[in-house]
Amino acid sequence: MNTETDRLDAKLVDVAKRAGCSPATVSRVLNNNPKVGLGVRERVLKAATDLGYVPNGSARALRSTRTRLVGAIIPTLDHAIYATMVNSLQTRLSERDVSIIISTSFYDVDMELEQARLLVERGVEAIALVGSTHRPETLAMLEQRNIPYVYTYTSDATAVGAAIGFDNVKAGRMAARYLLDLGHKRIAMIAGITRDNDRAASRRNGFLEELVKSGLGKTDIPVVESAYKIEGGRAGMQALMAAEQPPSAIFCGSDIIAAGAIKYCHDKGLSVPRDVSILGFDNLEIAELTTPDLTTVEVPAREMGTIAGDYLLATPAQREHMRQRELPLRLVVRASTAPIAR
Amino acid sequence: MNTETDRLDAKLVDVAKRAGCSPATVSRVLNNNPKVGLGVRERVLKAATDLGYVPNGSARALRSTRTRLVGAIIPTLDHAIYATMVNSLQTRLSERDVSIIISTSFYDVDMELEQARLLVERGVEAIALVGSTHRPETLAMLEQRNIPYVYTYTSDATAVGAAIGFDNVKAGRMAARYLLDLGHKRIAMIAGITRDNDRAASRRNGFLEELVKSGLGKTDIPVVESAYKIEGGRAGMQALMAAEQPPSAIFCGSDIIAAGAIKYCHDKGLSVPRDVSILGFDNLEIAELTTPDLTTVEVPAREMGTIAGDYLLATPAQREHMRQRELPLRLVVRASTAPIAR
DNA sequence: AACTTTCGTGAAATCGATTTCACATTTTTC
DNA sequence: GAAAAATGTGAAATCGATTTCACGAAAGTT
Repeated sequence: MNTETDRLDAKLVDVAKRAGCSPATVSRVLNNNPKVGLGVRERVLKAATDLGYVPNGSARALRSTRTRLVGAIIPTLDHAIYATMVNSLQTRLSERDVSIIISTSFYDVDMELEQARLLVERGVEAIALVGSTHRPETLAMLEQRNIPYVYTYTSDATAVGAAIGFDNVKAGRMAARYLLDLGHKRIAMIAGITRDNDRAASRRNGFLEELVKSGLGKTDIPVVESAYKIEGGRAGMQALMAAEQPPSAIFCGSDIIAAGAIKYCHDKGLSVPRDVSILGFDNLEIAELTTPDLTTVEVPAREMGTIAGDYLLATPAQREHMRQRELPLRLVVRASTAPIAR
Repeated sequence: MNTETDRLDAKLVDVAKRAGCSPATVSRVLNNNPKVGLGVRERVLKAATDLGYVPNGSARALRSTRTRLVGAIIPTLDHAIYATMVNSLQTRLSERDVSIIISTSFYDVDMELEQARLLVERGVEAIALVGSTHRPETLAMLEQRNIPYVYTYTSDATAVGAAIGFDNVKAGRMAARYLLDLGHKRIAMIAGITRDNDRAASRRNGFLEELVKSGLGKTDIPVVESAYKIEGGRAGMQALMAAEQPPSAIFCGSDIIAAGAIKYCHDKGLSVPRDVSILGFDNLEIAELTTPDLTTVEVPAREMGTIAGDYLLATPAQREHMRQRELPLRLVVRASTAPIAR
């Protein structure tokens, strides 16, 4: 009757019939089970392509409990630092025919929990998360179901989870150290929004810690927060420079923010780095687009994605050796920072 | 025996037992089937949360033939123009509890076909593609299985597919028109790599077409191609400016390329736009980071993602009215272009 | 008060694969 | 050349939900 929707989908039994064998054998061929006769194997393969057979992943997953699906929950794809990581993560996974479901939480741990639930329902075999701040329920759910997960952009692993990233406190300290070594005394920071964002918070904490250790009064260090947008950086800069004694060096929680800060300087006729040094974070491609080029701390986003992919693909036994990985951070000195002018 | 891996996963029958009803009823409750008594409904819900029950998506999908999964195949996530679109697409889909599997083809139609096959196997209910150049096998596979698909970044729909995007030829013409109107006569282009990329090719074609129509000799219009990287733009620019009579205006196939071109000018002491006008394409966030700010053609990436999401979520009947959508392009004039110096 | 409808529920079939187990054959071993 | 082991294949059970169908009870109709 339905001539249009004819031969819509051949199933495994149809392949079996056409090849003149049992479904079991077809299944074996499809799964590269070695103990199938050569002749049969070829007949099956031919029958399958003839029919344009595509296995039903749901059925397969149901019976075999292997979905070949992993999940990733990131704050947003609209920020290169995450998009780049996900890109290399996906690339690595696809080499092994594993697909990735991506969802975005917009830096909200409650939303993350919801997304995680959905991913579990979809049967993902492993999950990549960003940072180390999560709802206990989220982790409990994954642990109860034995779904391995990995934190990224941080090196703080939990008891059962893994972390592939870097030490954000150290990163903050590194930034502080560098500006101090340039002789700066009035140092400020435009951090990212620290609510629900342990990485932004840790960077700020490490930064402050190092400054305080060097004798600066904690209350003398202006810190403002800004969204990861150029406009946010500009606004943050404006707030900082409105002070009576404006800072001579500023650490920005991201290159995007730094770019906004530099833009503010242009507008106000401030010279970077003569009047004020600007230090970024991430080393995105845009760090070479500001004028002057941005000095920044490089985050190994690409590498992180690849290594996280390896972790997710690994067997439980292999994972044991991969539970924590601290990648090195590198300070990329360009032209937006300079020793303090006397 | 296994005390650790205890109570790993409650199934629907377990919920039924605990709630003292049949599996069928539990299923009904879970699917918001209205004809379930209030008392039972509550008991079921309670039993489900007590047990930490999470439905098995594979089983559900197998029986109901609804996976609530869609796929997207894009060239790369490592380019903001795609990441932004995917971000808004994902956001839209997640509002309806639909998950997205993302795969990247690196501008390669063969790889795309492979990825599409995998997506079909996973049971995606719809697919978003980029551009209108695809293997016939890819489309045939989707059509045979009645999987709706939508092209993005183009407005050329096929007979059965849909397209949500813009007219790339028109975009090229628009760019040409603008530079011509500024009085430029020696005009060049740094296009993206046009192999397997209909959008890059169409933009170039429209651009050339308009210039030729205005009397320029086609062979007098230098066109080079470059990857979507700053470095590529810089190299392309170098090639163009090495000519005896270097161009006075250059249309770049992307803001990234344009940024590289401007960088080259800085290095060589060329003034933009006095010595040479640079016109970009995309209007990424970086267009405001170049010095001078970049004049560019705005691509509505965010909107495209949202509308594509609507299309993928729509019912077959609704889709009929959404099969083609040409979004307007807008020229954003900033400071990198100027009338030709006499 | 008898007769339909509607409503809420459960039993059993089903979706499309994989996997276990059993059973011929064939090959190896002594 | 008989016994033991390996090999290739199929029948049937199974994964965990949804869906169809049937059925008793409650409500509505005349």
